[in-house]
Amino acid sequence: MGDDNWDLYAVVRGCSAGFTADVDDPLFSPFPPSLLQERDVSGEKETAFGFPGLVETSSYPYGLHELCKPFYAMELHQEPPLLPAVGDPRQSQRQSRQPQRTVSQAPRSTRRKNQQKKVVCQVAAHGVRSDLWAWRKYGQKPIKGSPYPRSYYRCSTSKGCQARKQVEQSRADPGMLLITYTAEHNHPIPTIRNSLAGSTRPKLPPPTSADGENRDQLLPPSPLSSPLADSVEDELLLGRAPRQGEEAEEEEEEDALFSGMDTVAVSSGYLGEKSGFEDQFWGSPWPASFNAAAADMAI
DNA sequence: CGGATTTGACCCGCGC
DNA sequence: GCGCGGGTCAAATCCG
Repeated sequence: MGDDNWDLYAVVRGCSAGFTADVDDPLFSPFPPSLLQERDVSGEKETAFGFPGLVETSSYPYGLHELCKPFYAMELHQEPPLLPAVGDPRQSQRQSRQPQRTVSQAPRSTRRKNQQKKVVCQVAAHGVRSDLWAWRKYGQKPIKGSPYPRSYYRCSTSKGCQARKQVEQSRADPGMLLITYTAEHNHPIPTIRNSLAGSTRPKLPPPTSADGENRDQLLPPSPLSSPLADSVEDELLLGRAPRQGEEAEEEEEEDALFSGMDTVAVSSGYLGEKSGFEDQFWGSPWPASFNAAAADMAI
């Protein structure tokens, strides 16, 4: 088995706090277990399937195995990908959308919105790090009742991939991020090098007034020199979250802690303790520098 | 120039 | 049936 479950690992491992027994695969443990927290978004429970941090919000009465299925890498053998069903129901519809935005012809989803498989992770904002997938942001929306916007990302590793994830800051605990994975990747997890290829381009903060200043303070140059790192985090923790001072402290601290962490991270399975990773996670893939380093180690 | 992000508009699901 | 809110699209813009 092993490498067939790339996706699963990418997601499940990443989401499984305290699920450290199997951290032998550093590269596929996106989040430091210690930083993950459990939460059942749908049912107010604390843990699901003994899989802290991993929650399923859909009405899937199955076990963990079933829950994780959608994130198996295409399951490469027998199981035909449940793409159409699990993927975004509107995908096909959207694809059929003409410039005029013609409505109606697209086949409706066979699965209702609330029945889509979802895996929700709650992770510490400063502890998040990217998985190996390359995510591309395609939208952002303010969420009613929450001061923080929700960002939408889709997998850009493979063109036809329907995997998506939503990232938002927990309103209950701004220090936590709620990450929701939807649908599965229809391709094997990219190699580090590949993921690098699909990496998200870093975006420097717009030279706009106060924001610019804050960014400078909050986001000192990362040891990983992950451009991405600074952008996505900004976006969520800074731009929309009213906790700049706080963040600034954490950032600095982490930054200091992170000297040389790129290496430690990889070998420890944490892939770094630097805030930069959380940025990655917000929608970007690995920081280029990290990818390179990791690639060297992994290959 | 290619690819990523931003952002306003559009569309749909769902509750009332 | 209607309206709200969430999810996605796609043009514009940015950046290496």
